[in-house]
Amino acid sequence: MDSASDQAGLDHESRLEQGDHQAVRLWLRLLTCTNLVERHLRNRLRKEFDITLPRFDFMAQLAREPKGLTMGDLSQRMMVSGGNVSGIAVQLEGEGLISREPVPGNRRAFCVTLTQAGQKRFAEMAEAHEAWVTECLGNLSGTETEQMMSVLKHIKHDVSRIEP
Amino acid sequence: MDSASDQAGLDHESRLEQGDHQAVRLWLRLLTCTNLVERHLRNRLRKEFDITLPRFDFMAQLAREPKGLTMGDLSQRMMVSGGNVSGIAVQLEGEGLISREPVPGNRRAFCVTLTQAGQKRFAEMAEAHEAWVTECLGNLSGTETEQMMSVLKHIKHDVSRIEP
DNA sequence: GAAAAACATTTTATGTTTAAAATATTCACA
DNA sequence: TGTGAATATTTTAAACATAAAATGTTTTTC
Repeated sequence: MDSASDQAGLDHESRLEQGDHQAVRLWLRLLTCTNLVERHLRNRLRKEFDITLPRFDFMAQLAREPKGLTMGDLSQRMMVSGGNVSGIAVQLEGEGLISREPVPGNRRAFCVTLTQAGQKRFAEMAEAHEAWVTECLGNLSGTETEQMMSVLKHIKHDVSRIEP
Repeated sequence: MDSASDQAGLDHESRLEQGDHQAVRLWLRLLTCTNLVERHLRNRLRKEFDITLPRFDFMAQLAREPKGLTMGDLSQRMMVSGGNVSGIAVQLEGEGLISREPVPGNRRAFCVTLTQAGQKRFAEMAEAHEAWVTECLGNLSGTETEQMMSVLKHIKHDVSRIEP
């Protein structure tokens, strides 16, 4: 390799690529950071409650919507495929944590809700989960939190505009 | 407990909970946003180059380290399990994009490098990938980018301190 | 009112991911 | 040395993920 021509090449394009590289650097850091937190939460959920993150998410969606959600709603909110929530629902139903009941005017859909046992179990987990998240993200200053919220909103908006 | 200290207790907790909820809200937004970008990149890589994100990452790590990496290095840098990189390596080796050669002084480890074909293929993909990332994150102002970088660094530091 | 389109969900096939166990190699050290 | 701890990797089993096909239900349309 010729290090002199490498150097020249870099100098030539560096200004144009600066912005691009900046974006890639930001993306890698964003991904690393999110994975770090996600892994931490996943491990603790497994260790303390013997539950996976997807199943926790499933229950969290239901906890927010006491009137219940359809499978399609859950799929959309969890941003995963329908077949996916279907499998998780079978498991959670088997454990008595959720119930699926027919919707009066629509025999295609199910209304999924937390059972009483599910509510109790989720409440315990949610409290711990919130504490763990706070451990990870709670040391930021008010300004930092606001900045993050704002920039993330901006990114979300930009990405939504792209998607084909 | 008398009612005065109850009141004090509640006030104290409500402040705490405010921060907690704030942290959870930030976490959910961070997760959603990262998933959104990740899904976008994953889809485009599959559509344009018929490759998965983990395989792209695998090659990206090698591209950065022309002298090669061991399986363990790759596992660590990609932040995935060893079994995972093992499976990917078998596939990429089968396609002639990487090569695994024994390390002279250590018969346990492999030295994994991109083949010439792998380098060529990766260069094409990396250019497109950088453009896609820039589509997603390149519209931020300089200030926004710096803020994100700074806060993410802070988060990473906090989380690293927790991990058991 | 019947055919066609759209909808809600499940099933199927395939692949990814992880943790943990298994295998093999090297190092530390008494 | 030789035994045990540490290292590097692969294999295995279970959970998760997706796309696409299949099933059954509702709505549209002519």
